[in-house]
Amino acid sequence: MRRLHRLEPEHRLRRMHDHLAEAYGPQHWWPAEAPFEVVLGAYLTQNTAWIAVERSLANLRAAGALTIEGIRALPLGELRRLIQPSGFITRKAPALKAFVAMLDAEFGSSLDILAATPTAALRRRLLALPGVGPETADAILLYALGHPVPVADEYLARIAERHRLIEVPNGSRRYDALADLTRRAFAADPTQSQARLFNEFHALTVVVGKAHCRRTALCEGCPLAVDLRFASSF
DNA sequence: CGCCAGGCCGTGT
DNA sequence: ACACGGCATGGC
Repeated sequence: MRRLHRLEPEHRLRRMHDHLAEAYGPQHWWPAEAPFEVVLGAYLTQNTAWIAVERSLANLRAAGALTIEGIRALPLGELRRLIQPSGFITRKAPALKAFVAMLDAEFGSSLDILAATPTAALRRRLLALPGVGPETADAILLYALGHPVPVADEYLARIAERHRLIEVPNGSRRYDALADLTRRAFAADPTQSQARLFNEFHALTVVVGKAHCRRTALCEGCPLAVDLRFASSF
């Protein structure tokens, strides 16, 4: 007879992804957006509701500033005014200027050239920018530049904690522990499809997190509350 | 009204 | 190394 064995955390997380993908369907985050618009969204959505980001992006669109040239040409004060709806303007406006300044100075003002940089070096360069932490760097890498990197967030942390996938550390190791877990969950897939899986998985964690894993509520009716702990084989 | 949002950074211990 | 508060605004 086959002995039941515990599923590794990464296998449980993969099952959660498959379960969520079937239940919620494709999220098509940033499906047909121009890559630079994705970059703008990645900055503007930091600790900010997406509806507010859409208002800022609409302002930028009306000002013809959804492009590298547009952001470069905007006076800082004007940029601050346009992105006001999504908040943190004293941080986000200079941060966007700094991103364009980096493109101009080091990458021929080209996102394609930026994207051609090897993933590890590119991630380090993004992290060195003001206003870019691990999640924004990885969101840009994955959603704007097409690199196969996982994007972690607090929703994934809550899922991992409440479903006891791993012991989630605090502090600086927190993000990397969740990203590593996600990497292991999709390690068996071919590289080019990993990008698609990371893309979809991050969007799904946000959706399920918003619906069921709020800070002040437990997982009532959580779609992840199925028995994922044991299996006869894997 | 209070809580939260697709985080990051400076400061204090 | 980690905890904590500020950053700005708007939706629900």
